[in-house]
This record gives sequence, structure tokens and C-alpha cells, in this order.
Amino acid sequence: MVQQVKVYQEVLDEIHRLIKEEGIMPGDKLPSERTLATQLNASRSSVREALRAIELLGMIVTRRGEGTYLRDYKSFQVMQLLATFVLQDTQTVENLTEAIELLENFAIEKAKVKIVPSELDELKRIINSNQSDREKHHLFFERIFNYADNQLIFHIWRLMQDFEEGLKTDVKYNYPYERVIMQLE
Amino acid sequence: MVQQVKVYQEVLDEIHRLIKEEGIMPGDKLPSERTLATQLNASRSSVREALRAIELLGMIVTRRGEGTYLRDYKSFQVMQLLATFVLQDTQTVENLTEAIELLENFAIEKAKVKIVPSELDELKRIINSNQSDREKHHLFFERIFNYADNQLIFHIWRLMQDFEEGLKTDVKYNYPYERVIMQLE
DNA sequence: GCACCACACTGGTCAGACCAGTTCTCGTTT
DNA sequence: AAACGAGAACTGGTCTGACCAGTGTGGTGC
Repeated sequence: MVQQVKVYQEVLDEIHRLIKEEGIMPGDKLPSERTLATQLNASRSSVREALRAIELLGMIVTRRGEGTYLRDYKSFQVMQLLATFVLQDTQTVENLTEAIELLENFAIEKAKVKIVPSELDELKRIINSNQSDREKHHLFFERIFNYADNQLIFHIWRLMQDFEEGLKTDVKYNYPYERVIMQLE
Repeated sequence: MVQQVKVYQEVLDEIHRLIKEEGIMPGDKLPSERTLATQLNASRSSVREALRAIELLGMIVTRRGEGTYLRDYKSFQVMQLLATFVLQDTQTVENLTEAIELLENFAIEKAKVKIVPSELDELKRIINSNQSDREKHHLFFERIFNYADNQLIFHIWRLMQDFEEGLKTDVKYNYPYERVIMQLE
């Protein structure tokens, strides 16, 4: 039997510690790969394996020549990854449409109690603008989601929008915006 | 300007392709790191960076001396990871709880019209079993989601469950199973 | 004071080495 | 012929050192 904790796992822990104890905040710079390596008594390769992993998770962003920066990982980029993969095997369009509607209705319900009148004008302006249907839909619900107080659901909704975009080019239109606005009034 | 696609990203794509086109299924073995490296004209380091990343995502599992295997990644431990890394943030927890409820209610609504009586007995059996609360909750809704006809939403629900599991250790509160069953009857 | 350039630093990538496990092969033993 | 076992061949884990390509900086010359 061996200790099967891999070095790159330890590096992850260390980075976690850095964030917690050293007070590194989103946007801040992390120590360089070489620095981390010597600090942790690990090779640069191992450090890189760890960094690449959490980069994929969207927790950090690296810029060649500059450095590695902690990111605002509350942006749920993970969801993106998961979605990419989840949608791959399940992706019936109906499922997706239904899911999107579910989230949109959720947003509408939540918005009902919080929305301010001036916002309604803005919504009307959007649906009467001459942008593409897709643009309109996006803008319309983006504003509504502002009142839904749930960033997570909003993110998921956006992801689904993107996917839908990739799947079927049009449709969706004739969305009953007017009815929604009446509900909100 | 340069192509800023990193090698390890390409490796990820390639693995993706392998899974899709070569029909590699969960449990199957992936080519060895060295093989992948030569196949992709990349260094082993780069291949490893990619592998480590998706290992962290729980998509593969590696065993020294044996190889790298595609995993049944239905329950991503990303969530767990994120949980440890990301959030002590109550906002997130609330978002998550709300989202889970939204999906569960969706499932219940859909199940109402399709569920068969014998299934109700099964549901009752589950909530009266002596498994952990979390287990019960999982099994309970897994069955209900069977009737919801939406694999996508089911998947997302499962992901969120895992996520939540990583967040707060204890309990799936006093979920009103009885009330749900009454609704379904 | 300003412009410019060399140098130090950062990430990106590679090649090669060695260790530590597992699996396979093939000759020896029974 | 079947069972065994030693070793080769393979797999992942880790490290070192090298080089490239960007970025930042400080000093020099104007």
C-alpha cells in the first residue's frame, strides 16, 4: 500500500490554503509556477498539472508572460463543462426547450414581486426594438433574471440558451412577451 | 497574434473525439499517455496536463501500472471539489437549494399525470426504509424523475444533488414526502 | 522628462530520465 | 500438459533541465 495522494493533489490543497489563509482574492495574482514549485517542494510539472486542472474548472486564468490569476469562480463555469457533456448524450430538443421554459417561468414568478414599473418600460422597449429575435429574447430575460435573485439558475439558463442556439437555428419566436409583461404589471 | 489554443486543450478535444467516434465507453481503457502523446504529436507532459484536468473532473480514473480508464461520470465530483474550493457563500447555497426545489417540483408536476399506482407503493417503501435521509431523497426522486420525461433536467438535478452534498454535510431536512405522495395519488 | 532597448520574469512545451506499480510472456518445474 | 515463477514490457508518477514566446521593468542615451 502506498500513500496515493498525488503531488498535484497536494498542490491543489496548497492553493486552496493560499486562497483561504493568505487572503488571495479573485483578480489577485498567484505565485508563479516556479515559485510554487520550490515552495511546495514539487516539480514544475506537478504544479502545472494542478494549475491546468483548476484552469479547466475556470478557477484561474493564466496569461503567458504575465502570470496566473485567481478568477471569480462563482461564475459557475463548471456548469459549462458539465453541460457540454450532459447535453451531449441527452440532448433532445424537447428536453432543452422544456428546461428553458421551466427556468424562464421561475424567473417570471420571482420577478413579479420585485420588479419596478420603470423596468416594465425597458422590457417593452426591448421587445419593440429592431434587434434579432434571439437578441431580444436574451435581453428580455436577462433583465427579468435580475429580479430572480438566483445567479445559479440564471447561468444555467444562459448556457441552455447557447446550446439551443447551436441546435436549432430558429424557432422560439412568437414568444408571448406581451403576456409576460401583463403578468408583471 | 498567436494561436492561443494550448496543447492540452487539443488533447482534451481529442479525448472527446475518442469517446464519441471510437466508441469508448465508461469502463473502457484509454490509450496510454505515451501513446496519446505520439498520436497527437504532443509531449507527454501536455497529455498529462489534460488527463489530470479531466481526472479532477472525475471523467477518468487512473491506476498506476494499469492505465487510464473512462469513468462512469454520472456523478461528478467536480461538485465536491467546487464545494471545497469555492463556497462558503450562503448566497450560493440558497441559490442551489432553490434550484433543486424548482427541478423537483417540475418532476412532481410531470409525474402526476403519468405515474402508476404500483409506483406509489414503491415510493412509500423508500421513505419508510431505513436508509440515510440522503439516500432516501435520492431514490425517491430518481423514481419520480422517471416519469418526468426529461433526462436533461434529471441530470442537472443529480449534479446539483452532488453539489449540495459537498456543501452542507447534514440532512435533507424534513422533506414532505407524504405530501408529495398525496399529490401523486 | 521621454523613448527605447536589453534583461529578467512568466507561462507553454518538449525531451528524457528514473521510480513504482501491473500485466504479459515464456521457459522451467512439477 | 498444467502450474509456477522470473523477468521483460508496459503503465502511470515525478522530476530535471532546456528552450521558446510573451510581458514588465529599469537603465541608458537623448
